[in-house]
Amino acid sequence: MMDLGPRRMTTEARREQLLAFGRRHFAEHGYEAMSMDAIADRAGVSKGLLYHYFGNQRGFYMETVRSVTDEVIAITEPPAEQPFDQAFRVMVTCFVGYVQEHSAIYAALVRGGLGSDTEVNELLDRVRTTTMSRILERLGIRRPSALSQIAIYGWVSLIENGCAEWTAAGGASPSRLIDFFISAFEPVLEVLQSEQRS
Amino acid sequence: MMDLGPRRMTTEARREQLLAFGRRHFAEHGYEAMSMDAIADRAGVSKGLLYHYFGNQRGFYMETVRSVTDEVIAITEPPAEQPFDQAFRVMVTCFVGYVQEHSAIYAALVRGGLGSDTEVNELLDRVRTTTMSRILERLGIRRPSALSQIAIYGWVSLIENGCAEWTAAGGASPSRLIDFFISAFEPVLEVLQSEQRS
DNA sequence: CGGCATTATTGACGATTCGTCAATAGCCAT
DNA sequence: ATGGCTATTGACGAATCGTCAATAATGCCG
Repeated sequence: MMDLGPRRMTTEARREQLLAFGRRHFAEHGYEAMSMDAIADRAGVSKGLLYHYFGNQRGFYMETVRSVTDEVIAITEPPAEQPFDQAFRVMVTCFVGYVQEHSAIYAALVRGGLGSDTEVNELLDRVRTTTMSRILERLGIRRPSALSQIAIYGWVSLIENGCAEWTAAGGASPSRLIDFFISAFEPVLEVLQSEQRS
Repeated sequence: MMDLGPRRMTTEARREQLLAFGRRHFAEHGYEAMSMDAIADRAGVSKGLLYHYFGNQRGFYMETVRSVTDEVIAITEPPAEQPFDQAFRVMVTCFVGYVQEHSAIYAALVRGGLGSDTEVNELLDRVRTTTMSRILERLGIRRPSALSQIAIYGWVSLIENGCAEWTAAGGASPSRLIDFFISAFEPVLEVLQSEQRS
């Protein structure tokens, strides 16, 4: 349906091809909307091949999601040399840029448009906790209080869902969006500082 | 397994009983972790009865989720007589209180611990958009800009996920949490005011 | 070039689960 | 009591999941 013949590929190449297909497919159709037979047909391979590479239906979905979250984590790495304010802005800007480019799959993922259970949420949470750690590290905070962690976590949720809503609404003028995200961090910073003193 | 005999109940009473069971069951086991046969067995009724009341497996799950989101919307209605600041605080406080009491089901829902696809997210979004409308109405803003809506939406996501993280971390000292949520609204308010002028 | 070993790929199969529906059984009115 | 209404049941057909022995494409080596 998609490929030409059942050409024999190397394991790695086939795997990458199937994951790329998975992103497109799940972004459009979601999880469990189609049977594995139908998915395999659309991908141009046999059902057995999908099971061979990913174990089961969920495995295919999970690996696809992981390929996205890993990419987000890699792209939002803040530059090491710059001072906090600049590095922070770069991080936010890169995140918004990524969502803008990959809005189909990522916005759907954040907004729960795709099937998201405990296991999927663990992958999304890895993005959030990684971002938290980077911020805390840059600020030199080694042992944040419970409230501090909740504050940062809440802010990360704000930019995630704000971005998702933004792309859904057309995705115009990212600069003002970024400015708002940064200003929204101010109350968080205040919590961090007051908690740090005590 | 749960009930005594297959006593014949009124339609409404049976429905309420099954929904109450659904909350407990899905909070603990999630969606699609068990077959309908197993769920019916645990509920102490036949599988056919579940299908009779809710149409299909997803129907049972969706109705259960809806019973929760409807309750959240009802409980977070801000008092009409008081000025904005006070009404706003009451609303936030009620929300935190609800999450604290029903943390098992609601935190799981927000954090994606339960299966959440497009349809489920529509129900969760109804909570968010209702909160947005209430805030805008109280502030007398009739036609908010796109950025204004995104800002409020992001803030609502912040308190939702912040609460979920808070209960997961033990759920102590809600007053400081509430104070943070209210202070986190300040940047949103600035956006609303500046957008309103233009 | 040709035959062989390796392994990527397939499709039919058994097991499980979804959702249906005719049959059953409890409750109320007369 | 008894008869009608309807809440409730469980066996059935259809569809899907995941497995596995068979197949075929590729590369290697003589």
